[in-house]
Amino acid sequence: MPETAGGEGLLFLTDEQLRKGIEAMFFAYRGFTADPDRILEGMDYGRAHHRAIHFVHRSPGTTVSNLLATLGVTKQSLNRVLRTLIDDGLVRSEKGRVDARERHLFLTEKGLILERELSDAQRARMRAAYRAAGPAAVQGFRQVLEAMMDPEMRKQYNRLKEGG
Amino acid sequence: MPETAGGEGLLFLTDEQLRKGIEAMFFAYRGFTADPDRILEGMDYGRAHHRAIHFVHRSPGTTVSNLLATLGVTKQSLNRVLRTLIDDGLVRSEKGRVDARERHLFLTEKGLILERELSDAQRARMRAAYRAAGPAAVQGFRQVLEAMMDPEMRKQYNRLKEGG
DNA sequence: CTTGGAAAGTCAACAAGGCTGACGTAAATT
DNA sequence: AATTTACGTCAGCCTTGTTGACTTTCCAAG
Repeated sequence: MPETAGGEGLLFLTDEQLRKGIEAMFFAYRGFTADPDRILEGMDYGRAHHRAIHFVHRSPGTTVSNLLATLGVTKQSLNRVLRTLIDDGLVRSEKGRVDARERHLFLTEKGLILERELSDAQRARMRAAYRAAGPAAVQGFRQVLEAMMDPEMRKQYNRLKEGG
Repeated sequence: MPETAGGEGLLFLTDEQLRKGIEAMFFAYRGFTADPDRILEGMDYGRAHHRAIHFVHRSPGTTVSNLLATLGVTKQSLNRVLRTLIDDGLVRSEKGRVDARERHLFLTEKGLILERELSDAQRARMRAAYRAAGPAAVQGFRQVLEAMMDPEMRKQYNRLKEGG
């Protein structure tokens, strides 16, 4: 019974099983980013712009600091991306009213349109995968991914998960 | 019953559920690559070297063409990485005996040592995640990832999955 | 009110790792 | 003999990450 996942045998923890999981992550992540990448190519934007747009949409009014923590890049790196999005009128940056040092970020109408296009594409693939695998598999999928995150990232993730 | 995954309701296919899955992929992939990245930094190598090493180890004697297809990059990009690995004595390139145009790739002793270090780190995280989530979750995890791949990548994945 | 520190923005320089295009060589195939 | 395939390489470009240094703005504590 080589594939009977588990029980006392813990067969799902063999190096071979782990290797399969590693390779699955590698190949799946390619699929995960493929559709947005395709849409973005040709525009002046890339994956980094997609991520910024996603999380600004996800948490409208978030600050640069928050976004920095979520994305895990340097402010110089984020700024370059944010700069073009603001200049192109996809993101609006608003000086904070309670703390004027902070900038609160929002998607403009134009930004919302691109966000929708990108996330429609990405969700379509997720939806197909979820549907093919079924609800029980989806639950397992999310459990394993969550366990795989660094604690800091898990906090970010859970904050987003509840917050919205 | 908002979280009762499935049945006729297909609640697991709501945009909200899909968004959670998307963000889980994003944050989990960071964890997935974090440990090898940490090991590699300081050496002259990066994530691209890790991938090359992984798949050469996985399919000893594979050709450059095969590796190209698996990794999905251009030969110029792969060559830069492979060049340094060969020069540094981590990878051995052997002219094909049946078709002398092909180069067959192998890890050297030195290459195997680094591979082991990298994959130990990555497997440790996977193992912890698998253990935390349990065998049923792991099965679902793999099902969803597999469904998320492009068909071409799924072929690559399955070839590797069986082959070894 | 002054001062220290936080939030943000910016300039400059650099590196990794993708990409295209062009070209060369050896070997297999037709 | 001609063509195609597999590989290697040169040159140049782009995105997206990094450090380091510096400025402006502003809140809050002394």
